[in-house]
Amino acid sequence: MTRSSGRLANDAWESLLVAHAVLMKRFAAEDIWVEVSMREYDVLYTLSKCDEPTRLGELGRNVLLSQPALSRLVERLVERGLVARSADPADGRGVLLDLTETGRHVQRRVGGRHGASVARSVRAELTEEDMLKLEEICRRLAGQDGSERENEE
Amino acid sequence: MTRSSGRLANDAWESLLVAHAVLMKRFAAEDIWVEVSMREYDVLYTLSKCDEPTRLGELGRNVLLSQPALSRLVERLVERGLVARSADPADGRGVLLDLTETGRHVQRRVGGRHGASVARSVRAELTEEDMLKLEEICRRLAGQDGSERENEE
DNA sequence: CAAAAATTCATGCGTTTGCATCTACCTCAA
DNA sequence: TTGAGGTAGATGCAAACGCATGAATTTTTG
Repeated sequence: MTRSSGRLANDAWESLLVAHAVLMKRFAAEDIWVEVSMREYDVLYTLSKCDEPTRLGELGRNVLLSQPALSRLVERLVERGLVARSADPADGRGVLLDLTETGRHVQRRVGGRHGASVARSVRAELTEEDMLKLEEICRRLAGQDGSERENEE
Repeated sequence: MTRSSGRLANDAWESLLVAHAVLMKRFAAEDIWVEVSMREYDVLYTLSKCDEPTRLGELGRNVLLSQPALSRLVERLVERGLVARSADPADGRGVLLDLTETGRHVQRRVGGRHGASVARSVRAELTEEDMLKLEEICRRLAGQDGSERENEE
């Protein structure tokens, strides 16, 4: 029997949700979120991927949090000396964020352990071919493959 | 060039996280979460898939929430008449949950709109073959087929 | 060029979450 | 049977969240 295209799409999305939930729970249960919580790590990791200081709003596009929640999460990270906040010279409303040295160290330390854990879980179930395929499909699903109209200058 | 297996695994996981975040944001922005929030819907949906009354703990395994948070979320749904809570005759500690008629109606109404939205987003980017492949890989990633496995150091 | 509209981030406030802990019940061994 | 140990769910409480809104700045428009 053949599932309809809509049904296929919903089943695929649900399987992604389940995989996300299962692995997130497993990762959350690990004993490595002492220095920073998982969400805080998410922000540190995102910042670590940007060489230049990043706008708060830009950060918000990559993090699953409301704008006020992100604003205050960043504020806490600044208070703890993990993130540096500065005014954007090009836009008086904007705020530029960057990792401090401490923040970078914490990100690397936690990231190392977390990354090992991720690799363990993923490799336990998927072949390398699967991983490549999953990455390709997810990138496309997120609209992040080459064919995206981006404001380049 | 060849990425290491650990690198492949982390890249795959990150792409899944990004896809999850991007689509979740899109879905959250839709105007259909008036009757129930997205998390509440998640619970209603999970219950709708179980024909028999379901234990709270069982529900918790499928929902990305702490046990107390889920306990109270369910409590609110009970108060609003969407979920029925009863003692488990087989285990005095347990709590059995089930959708009420109202709850079932709400789940179907919201689910219809949400499902259409999901289908729209997924179909816009993926072929049916992709959807099947994604589902298969995610099921495996979640350890939801055949071989169950325990993880330790 | 001034006023209106839009944008960026912060803040007030009520709600929800997670952690630690508690209670009630089940299981099992002696 | 009984008491130790384990499990299911509820509750107190501080932290964190989302919504609505505010303040400051930029952009647009007439």
